[in-house]
Amino acid sequence: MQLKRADVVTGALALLDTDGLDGLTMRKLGARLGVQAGGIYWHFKNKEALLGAMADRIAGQVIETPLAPGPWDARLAEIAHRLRRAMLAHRDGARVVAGTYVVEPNTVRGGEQAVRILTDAGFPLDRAGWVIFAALYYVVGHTIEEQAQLAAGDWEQRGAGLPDTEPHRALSGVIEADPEERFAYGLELLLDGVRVRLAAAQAQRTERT
Amino acid sequence: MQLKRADVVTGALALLDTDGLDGLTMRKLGARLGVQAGGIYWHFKNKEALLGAMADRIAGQVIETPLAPGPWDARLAEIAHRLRRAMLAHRDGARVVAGTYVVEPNTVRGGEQAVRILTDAGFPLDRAGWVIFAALYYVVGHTIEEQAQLAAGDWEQRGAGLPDTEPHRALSGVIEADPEERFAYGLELLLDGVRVRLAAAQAQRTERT
DNA sequence: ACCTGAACACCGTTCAAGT
DNA sequence: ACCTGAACACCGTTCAAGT
Repeated sequence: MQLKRADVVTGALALLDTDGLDGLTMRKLGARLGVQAGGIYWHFKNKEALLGAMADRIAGQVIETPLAPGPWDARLAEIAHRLRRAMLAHRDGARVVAGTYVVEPNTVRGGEQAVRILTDAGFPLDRAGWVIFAALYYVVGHTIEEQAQLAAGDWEQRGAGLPDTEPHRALSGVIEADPEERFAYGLELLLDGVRVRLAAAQAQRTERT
Repeated sequence: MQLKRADVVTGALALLDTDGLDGLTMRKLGARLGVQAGGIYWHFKNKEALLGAMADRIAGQVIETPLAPGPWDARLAEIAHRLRRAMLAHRDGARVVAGTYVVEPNTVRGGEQAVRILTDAGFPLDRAGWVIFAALYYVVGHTIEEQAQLAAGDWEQRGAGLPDTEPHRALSGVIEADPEERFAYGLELLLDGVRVRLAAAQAQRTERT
């Protein structure tokens, strides 16, 4: 049975789970797939293209099952939570997604769906994309750090001997918080911003009537 | 004249500017500094530690000059803008900062200052760290993409032949927008969220009186 | 069409030995 | 204390040649 593009992606994601992004090499992937490293280059132009396909497979989970109907903010939050979960499902998943410019089909579709949710709610089209990108940066950034599991001791043993002030404890306490709760909190911060602007846009529309 | 730790960082940042993060190798850095690649390891445990020092030098620019007095939101926005500018000042600067767990002295100090601005404004200490981290993810994520300069054509030539819908144009239009304006917009989204929570916290305080 | 074998041009890191 | 020289154990990618 010959190797297909999809098989390479599947094997690469399995290797990612066992060896992490830094351990994901073309040679090891070849060994797992039963081909030489060079053979992979028949299916993918280079490693970057493979990583792009991996990212799209991960992000594709977001639009796999249809979104439950409901208010726009709940639907957007659901997309964000799905993306986080999809990235958490693979070791270094967030780094893989972050490292690729998401022009793969699934990712584009997910972004379009998010834009539609905003515009359907009355949000101006020319700003919807900005909001979605801002949210994407937050979701990916948060999840990268979650997966980095920055060793709990790092903030304490930061050497420099800086005073153990209240602000410092507030910062170091962040990593001890429940990641899910913290994720939802930051997301709400962004959604609040959208709500403020949505209310302003609607007030303006009412004014004109 | 012998090499000092700071000289290595300076040379590494210069090499970063000319060759980018992927071109930053210990051998090339050694050549630029006039030493063998192995010699650098006397000053830094490994490449990661060097990148951490580079990140701290970049981020350190944020707290170099004191912040002008003013309302909390203007001060926080100023910090965010400074961090963006500091990262933009070096090729791949945002990727360098993103790739390191920021426990270096300058970065910690910057974070503490940001927390203090929030708590001075009446924001609860136990959530201030969450806000700062959320903002950090946004700032770094935005700037990484800015520096990636994702080739303007990417969204158009995305092959799959997806329909050229309105949502799709909203997404692809993002990269044509003025990055500075877009950056400020997303930041305001987050600050709106903080304002909403600040107002709620103050209302609760007034209630009790 | 799909892959092998082998090479090319690199990497980060270590470490005895030098000064 | 600070660095050299040389090696170790890898990389991604290319490409003639095989089937």
